[in-house]
Amino acid sequence: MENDMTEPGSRRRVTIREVAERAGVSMATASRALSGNHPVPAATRARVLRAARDLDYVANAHARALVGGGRKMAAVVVRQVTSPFYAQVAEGVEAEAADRGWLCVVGATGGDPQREMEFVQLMREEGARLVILVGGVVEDEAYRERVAHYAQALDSTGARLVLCGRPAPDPEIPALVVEFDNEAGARAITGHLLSAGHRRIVFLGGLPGNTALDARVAGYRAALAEHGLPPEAARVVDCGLGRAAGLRAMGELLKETREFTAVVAGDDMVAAGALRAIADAGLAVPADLSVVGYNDIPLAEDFNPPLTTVRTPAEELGRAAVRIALRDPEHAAGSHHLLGTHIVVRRSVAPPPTDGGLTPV
Amino acid sequence: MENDMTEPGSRRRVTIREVAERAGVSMATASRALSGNHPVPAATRARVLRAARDLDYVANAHARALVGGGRKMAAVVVRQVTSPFYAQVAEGVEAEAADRGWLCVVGATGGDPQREMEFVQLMREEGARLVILVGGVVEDEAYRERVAHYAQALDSTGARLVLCGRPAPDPEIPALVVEFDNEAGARAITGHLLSAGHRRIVFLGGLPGNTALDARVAGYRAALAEHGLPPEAARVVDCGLGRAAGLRAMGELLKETREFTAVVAGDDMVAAGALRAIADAGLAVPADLSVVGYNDIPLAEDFNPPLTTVRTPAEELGRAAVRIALRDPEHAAGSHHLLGTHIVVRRSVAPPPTDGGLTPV
DNA sequence: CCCCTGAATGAAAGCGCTTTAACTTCCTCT
DNA sequence: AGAGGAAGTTAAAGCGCTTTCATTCAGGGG
Repeated sequence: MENDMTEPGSRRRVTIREVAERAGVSMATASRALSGNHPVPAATRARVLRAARDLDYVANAHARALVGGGRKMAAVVVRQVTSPFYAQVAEGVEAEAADRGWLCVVGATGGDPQREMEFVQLMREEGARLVILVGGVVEDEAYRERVAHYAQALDSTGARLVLCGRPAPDPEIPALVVEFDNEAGARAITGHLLSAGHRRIVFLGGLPGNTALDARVAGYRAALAEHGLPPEAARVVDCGLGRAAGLRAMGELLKETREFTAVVAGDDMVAAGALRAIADAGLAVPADLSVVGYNDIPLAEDFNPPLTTVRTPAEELGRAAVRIALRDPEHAAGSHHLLGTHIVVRRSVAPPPTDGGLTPV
Repeated sequence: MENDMTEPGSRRRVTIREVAERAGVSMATASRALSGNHPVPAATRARVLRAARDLDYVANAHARALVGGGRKMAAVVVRQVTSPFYAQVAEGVEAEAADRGWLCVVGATGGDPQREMEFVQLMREEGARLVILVGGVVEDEAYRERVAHYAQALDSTGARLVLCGRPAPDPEIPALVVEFDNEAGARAITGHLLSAGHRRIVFLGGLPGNTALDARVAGYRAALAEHGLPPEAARVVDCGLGRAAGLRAMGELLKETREFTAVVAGDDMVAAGALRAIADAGLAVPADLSVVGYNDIPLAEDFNPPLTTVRTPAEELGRAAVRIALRDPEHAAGSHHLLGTHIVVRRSVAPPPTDGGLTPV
């Protein structure tokens, strides 16, 4: 089971003892010169460094962490790294961690809570000091229990827990949450559509229980209300996220009714699916139908047409997560940070066809 | 400098000694029961496991690695994780590593050799047993030296080096290379265009010195030759990779000449840029111009029109890299593996407009 | 001239774990 | 019945490093 590797790791490594001997000092002095934890006269240090270089000495991070009581390591956990949005968040975390000399490991769960738990456990063993869980979830009982467990478990090993784009089930829990202001973003982009003259707007991609999406739906409804529309004017299709979902739901919706002139998608990927479904139905965007997305993934401007969407600076989210976690240790428990977003106008929105004479406000 | 973290890691962790005491056995027995490295009677094991659970024991991975002489850890190094192709490769590595119970860390270099070196060094300290460098490069002297250095350095710490999509400068070097057969792929997709009747095909996105791109250019030329066209029929624009490069180069090319009916792009991102430049010039794809890409990134089917391209199973590349490295330790040095690709036909290719009467073969 | 202070250094303890070598038992075989 | 194992268990060694504590040596003030 283990023998699929003919131990190449068995080569003996140079230890600090050998460096010390070659430099003619004790291990203690060598250690101090190498790690810089304690001042050492320049001449001595030079001698040690020289010896280390000559011998190609490589410090053993494990020994260091063992005696030093841990190490600077952060972990990001996402559903999948191939999702453009998650990849950007992970990159932000990695970058911010690297800036501080921290090591960063990323874990992909594929959306499986089981793997998520295993990974958290692994990070406990590895001595991670920061675990960042990224991505929206539906907040059910199982989720609450899971997070409560993580928080307790990580706290007991002295690690900090950050929830990115997902809720803390209980303000008492020692976790930090950092996320975008989904409601404000959805309100703004829906307002953009309303300002262009649209009145019958559907929200495609709800996912009841998913706090991020629920917040976007709330923002969408709020915008409608702000423009004096009755609550019945809202129409939300709970098809969930992903290109496939958008493609199917949009296809079905178009078969059922044409009583709408614009759609706000739950995110850019469902917008991608919707765009295709609309094209397949022989309709044009934005001439016949306007559509907007959410997240502004890198390829959104290559959609057909280029997508008007809400820019959520994903990399900044990742950076903020580690920055805040490391800076505000006091506020970590129950602290909640909201990041702002803004609209990126491209070419997927036009005034509605029926009142084409209207000038956009 | 270090004080931006009020040591939450200082909480004392339960050690195996306490577990042993509670279970009424020695540390040795507890260790064996916990790690499974040595058979232990079921009753004893149960007692130990019970004690461990009661105490919420978390093994210290560092101590384990220290005494156990290393640990199962792989590292992938890419330019950036936000590139869809690299993300997929990384995901493949992560998945294959996870399947074997290995930990996987990913590093992003941003294309900076300096950071690449630092990361390799870090991995040596961390005791990684497998380092996978991903992504094409221009093979200059600096590159050769760098790789030779990595190979030697990693070998000295007993780690294996895998080059994914980039060349080993010297067959003697202890590195394994795993990559796609770029020449065959480019030959096939160019052949597809030729079969559709195209004769004046430009290659957009060459990058002299970059071995992957050079191979694609070679495949493109080979396909032309196979179809009886003279060498002068080849036209390659060395604009490099990326959407921006494709956008600019295509724009300029169109201003200069229209003496071509199809373009094969260096990769899908170049194709994305080209598509936009063509649309901006008021031309239609594929009616006026056919274009094909390379890699089949997840969003290629959402381009306008959906892109005909070469599918390079990126995740499989990542998986293969770790599988081969771990399976064929003998052949590791100087071993070279080529992975196959295939064409994905979508809607960006049609017969050339001038000989529209031709039926595609 | 001696004692005190501080800088430079070293010996040794020990981080938490695995593993070797030794030691009991308790059978089984002759 | 006694030798020879096998099986279960443990004490102790040590992985490579940092750090505490002790020691040495210079220099400066009383």
